[in-house]
Amino acid sequence: MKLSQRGEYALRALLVLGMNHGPEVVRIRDIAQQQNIPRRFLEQILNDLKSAGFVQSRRGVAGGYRLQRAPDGISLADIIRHLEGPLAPVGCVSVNYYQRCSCPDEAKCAIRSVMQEVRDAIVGALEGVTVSHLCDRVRDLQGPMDNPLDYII
Amino acid sequence: MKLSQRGEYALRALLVLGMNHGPEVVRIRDIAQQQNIPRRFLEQILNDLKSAGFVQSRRGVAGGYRLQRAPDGISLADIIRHLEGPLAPVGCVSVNYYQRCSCPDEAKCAIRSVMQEVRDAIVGALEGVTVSHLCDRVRDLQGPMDNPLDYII
DNA sequence: TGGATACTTGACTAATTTGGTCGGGATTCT
DNA sequence: AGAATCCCGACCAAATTAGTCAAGTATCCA
Repeated sequence: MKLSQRGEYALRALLVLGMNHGPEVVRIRDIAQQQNIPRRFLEQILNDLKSAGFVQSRRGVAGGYRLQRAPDGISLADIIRHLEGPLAPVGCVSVNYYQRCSCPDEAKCAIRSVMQEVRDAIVGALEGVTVSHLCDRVRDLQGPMDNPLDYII
Repeated sequence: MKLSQRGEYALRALLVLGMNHGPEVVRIRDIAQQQNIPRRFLEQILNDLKSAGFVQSRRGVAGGYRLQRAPDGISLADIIRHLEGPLAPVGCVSVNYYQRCSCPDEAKCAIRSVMQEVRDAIVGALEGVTVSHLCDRVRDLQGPMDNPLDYII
């Protein structure tokens, strides 16, 4: 699993939305500025996250984005799978994006068996971690603050 | 960490060399045929592994490749780091290929702290696994055999 | 009703990476 | 000498990555 720039931006944006979760909506521009993400690029990314069902949007003057589900209902594993594809290092050990490899017998492939373990380790570190947990970490890592938009993410 | 085709081929080739470790040398062509790897591409890869010190070669009629160190002296983590770069999913948590990211404060970055754990999980699954261990697995996964070149890797 | 503001959609692009191929040279064994 | 084998660098097409951009649509407010 390798996180692209796009993927990193997406996580950061979702975390901002998590920190500001509520009925109200956050503008792209604010996220972009706060997180130092190219605005046009972020538009594209949020759009993608929207069609994937992670966020919802409102258009017009008071428009912006918010999380579609509650922060504890969105797992990092799901986000990353959607953005980057398989968590597994090789296709032949991926559960969600399985792809046969060119080795003669998968069941007896030693490399595969190691990669299986790598996959399990990655999934283990990621599954169960939700946006809500991320928000907790943000608050843990920093002292108490006043303005939620001031959190360094 | 994502394993490219090139990286997978390299591991397979090293495993063949591990299974046939000894004073003698194995021809590229044999490895390529047995593992179904494009020969010319494999030449390139083995050359790379050679300059990285993983294998050594002999030219001429009875030429070929062998492991430079003993199979238990070559760890998968090292191989993969050389072939694919960082094991970590993002540069800012990589020990060997550290690269600062664009977030305002690394020390307080919640995403980074999760990625740190992912990195540790990956490294944990990979460090300590050597070519020799891979060979053991091959023998475990298959019954006893006669010709060492017949092992399915 | 008409701006102004903000999201939407889809096309476009430049640079890099990936997965190879190819020709010819250098070595070594017989 | 000749055949087999590795060695080296150039080359190439396709995919991916990281964006940019223009024009459109929805919404709010005066």
